[in-house]
Amino acid sequence: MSSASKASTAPSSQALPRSRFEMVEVTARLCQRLGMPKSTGQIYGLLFLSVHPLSLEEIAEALGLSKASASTGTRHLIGWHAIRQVWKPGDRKDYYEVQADLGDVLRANYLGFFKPKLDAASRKLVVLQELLDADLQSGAIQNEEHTVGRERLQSIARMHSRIQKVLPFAEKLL
Amino acid sequence: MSSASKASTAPSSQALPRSRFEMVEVTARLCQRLGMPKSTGQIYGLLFLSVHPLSLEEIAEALGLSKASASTGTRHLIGWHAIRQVWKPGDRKDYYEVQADLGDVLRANYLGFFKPKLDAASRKLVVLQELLDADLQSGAIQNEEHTVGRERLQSIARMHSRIQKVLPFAEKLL
DNA sequence: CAGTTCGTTCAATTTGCACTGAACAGATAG
DNA sequence: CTATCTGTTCAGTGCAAATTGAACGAACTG
Repeated sequence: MSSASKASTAPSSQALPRSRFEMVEVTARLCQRLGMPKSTGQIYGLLFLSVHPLSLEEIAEALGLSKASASTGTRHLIGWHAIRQVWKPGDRKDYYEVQADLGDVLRANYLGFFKPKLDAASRKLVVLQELLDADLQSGAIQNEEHTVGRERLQSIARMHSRIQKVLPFAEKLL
Repeated sequence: MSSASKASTAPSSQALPRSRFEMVEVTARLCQRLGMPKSTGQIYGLLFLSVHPLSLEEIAEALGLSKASASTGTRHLIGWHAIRQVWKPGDRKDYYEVQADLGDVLRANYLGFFKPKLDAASRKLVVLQELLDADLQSGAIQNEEHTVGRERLQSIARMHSRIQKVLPFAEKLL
């Protein structure tokens, strides 16, 4: 336990330096814009400018979050390979620090998240083509609708394959 | 008014073909994952497999939405250059159709949305560096924190410039 | 000039999701 | 074994964003 213990819901008992505070805000907004919880972004920003790994409770207190939020947030970030857990010998707490190499983060997310989505999209595209054919067979759509639909789905497919051609390049360069 | 008029909140008085219905679901989920309103995605999916441009009311009725939602949704999509308005001579209604070339859509959004964000991020990075220096001056942070912070911010800057090098390439290829 | 037919805007409601406090489970120490 | 310290899970709460109905304004029509 620390000596000072007055703040309850306040951001922290000891305010963050402005650079740290601003960083937390930036990453929070970024996360929010990406459709992710704001608190998760705050955690990343806090850890990003932290010299030492921080424990769950330190994170929660510094940001004025509950332990629960800190726990879910850190696990999200770990899932995206943005931070990682570290342990100190003789200490049962979990500590967290940012993954230093941003290139690794992007690569890992490409391989573990984006790439699978692309493949799934590819399969879905095939399914849609089949549904379109089936609708033609059953008379649910006319010939013209079938033709136009097929054409548009193929334009997605072309774009899709072009993206798959480009991404591995980008992956290497980052 | 059409002849049949039983459905009130039902998706539509006449069910969509399966291919169309599935397409609407796919784009709806995609939009939602990107943090955009689901209804906007539905509209895009509907228009994507539509042979003719559709009016606001047709969209609203086919998807079981209010005219209000259809109106805001279409204007969002227009803002992203995903669809466009067309008019039929002697008809006061607005009609909407998908922008055929997906490459154009991506390029337009890169130039009008993503690129400016990247530039803003670049400026923000400079501000953060300055704040970090100021915190060192004022004694808010130690020398070590300043060094580590500077290093990490620079790693973002490097990644940032690499991305800016790669993106124009990708832009051409799509 | 009324009377329609459009699209948009706005207040009010609903929906969905982040966040929380409390209960829980696992591990360690005494 | 009991007691304590850790992180996680879960039902409940609150808030922000989406959606809607109704009012509005603009553009035609007769």
